Amino acid sequence: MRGARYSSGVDNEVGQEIADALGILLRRTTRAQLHQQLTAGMGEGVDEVTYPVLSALARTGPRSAADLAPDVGIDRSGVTRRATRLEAAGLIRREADPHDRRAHLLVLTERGQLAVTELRTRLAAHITASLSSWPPGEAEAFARRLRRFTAEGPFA
Amino acid sequence: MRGARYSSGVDNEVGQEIADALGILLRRTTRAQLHQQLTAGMGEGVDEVTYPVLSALARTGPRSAADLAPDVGIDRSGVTRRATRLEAAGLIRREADPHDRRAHLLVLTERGQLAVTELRTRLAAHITASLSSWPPGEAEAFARRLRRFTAEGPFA
DNA sequence: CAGGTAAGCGTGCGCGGCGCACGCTATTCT
DNA sequence: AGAATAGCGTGCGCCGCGCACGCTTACCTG
Repeated sequence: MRGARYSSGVDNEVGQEIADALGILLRRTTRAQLHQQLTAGMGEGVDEVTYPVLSALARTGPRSAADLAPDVGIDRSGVTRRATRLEAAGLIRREADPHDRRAHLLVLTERGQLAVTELRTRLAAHITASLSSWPPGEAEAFARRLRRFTAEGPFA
Repeated sequence: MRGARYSSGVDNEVGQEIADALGILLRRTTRAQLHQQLTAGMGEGVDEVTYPVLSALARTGPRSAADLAPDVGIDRSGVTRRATRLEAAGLIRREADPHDRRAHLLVLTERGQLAVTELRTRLAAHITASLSSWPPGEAEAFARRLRRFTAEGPFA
């Protein structure tokens, strides 16, 4: 199980350390207080519940609710309900699929696009600010490792 | 706000990259499927809902439910209910505080201690395994950065 | 070309977790 | 000693979720 390609392998203590850190991070980032703080001032539609739908939509382009569901990680019906709220808030709109008249494509409105970019910017600024005290190049290296970790790591 | 100590500062694009990666990681690690897979075979008491209480208890030692609540991130009553389930499963027990006869201290039983170490080991092994293909030293460096990120990062 | 099957969507329903507030017991303060 | 406070468990209402159903539209086969 260890050292598949490199003779030195990876000490299991490292995995333990990463696991603990991820656990802490998971708890911290799910604090409702943080979410409310980050979404403060935006329209009433964007929410810690509805945002994942908005974000996934911004990432992958217009898609149906059923297609979006596995990416968000909840049931198809849940995506539909969140989409209904986002639509009421004017952040997305339902568009008829030209190729299939049953399908309703979810597409971001201009306000929706604005909201997601705004929130992404806020979060990035929040992170960048607290990384300003890191030695030069450290943050960039960390970002690269983190990207690789998410791409081909244990949670791929 | 940027470059407080180092003249080069940190490009905001780095923050953006980290933010996106964390978002993905957050979604992946909250998949119920993953939790069930990791807790498979253990007693019926350990659960993705009850585990944070168990874990916090293992980290900080015997504490009251009210003290535990802010660390878990939910209301005091929620901790009480989860503790009740864990007690029924024989993973923790309520002990009378010798100094205050109102207080019920939550303390891990032997089986509880065993369960949390087992789960920690499983998760660490899962992570270590998928890091075996990384170049030597990379995983260790990533673990160090991640630890620092959680300790003094934007979510401290 | 027609009828049956399947896909896609929204919604009703039951379940479960959460936060708030209340009651009860033990403690502390005046 | 009596009042005020802290600590705990629980009832209650709310909300999100997954499942299953009905309805519309597309596909497929004879």
